[in-house]
Amino acid sequence: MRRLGRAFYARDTVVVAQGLLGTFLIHKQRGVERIGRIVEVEAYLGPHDLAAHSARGQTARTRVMFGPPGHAYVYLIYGMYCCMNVVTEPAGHASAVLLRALEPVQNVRGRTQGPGLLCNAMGIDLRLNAHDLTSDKLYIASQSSSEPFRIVKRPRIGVDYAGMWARRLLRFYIRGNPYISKT
DNA sequence: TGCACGATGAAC
DNA sequence: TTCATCGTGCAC
Repeated sequence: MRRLGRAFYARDTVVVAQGLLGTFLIHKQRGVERIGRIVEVEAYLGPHDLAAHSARGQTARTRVMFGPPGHAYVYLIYGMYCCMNVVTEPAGHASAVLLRALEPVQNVRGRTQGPGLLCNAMGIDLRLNAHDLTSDKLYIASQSSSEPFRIVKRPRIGVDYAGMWARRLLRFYIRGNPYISKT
């Protein structure tokens, strides 16, 4: 297992999104190490992407999206669930990758199919917003050797309001994986 | 200061 | 299809 560095996140958002599939999200919480394999993600390309939070300009909430890559953008949705994103591309680009589903690996509690459930199961909440993903506490790691897989491309979930952007194939998941959030 | 609404999930 | 539940963003 090798921790992903800043350079990994500083690239094109679609490349990063697809590159995150099959990697491992690791959260060390009060001595407990929780690990989940990332099997489903969505790319949010920047202010021009009408489905992205950054489309309405920089605000207190979306500030981290406009910052340097390799940080966690965690926000509260519907007053009850947290969603975790990974900030991509150089500072100022305001793009990110939403983590949508994990395959449980270690110390994961409950279901992990869906962005809200995923955060719950991994113990991720708003306190981790803006956290540096090259840190020891919360990071993503890749495995040198892993089983090959096919990547399925689909429209993103829950962004029908975004017009043409809702139709773009920016949701990616590992084909055949049983932990995908929806079909 | 008020209020409509959301990158969800679960129940009905 | 409806609803829980609340921070955010923008209108007054």
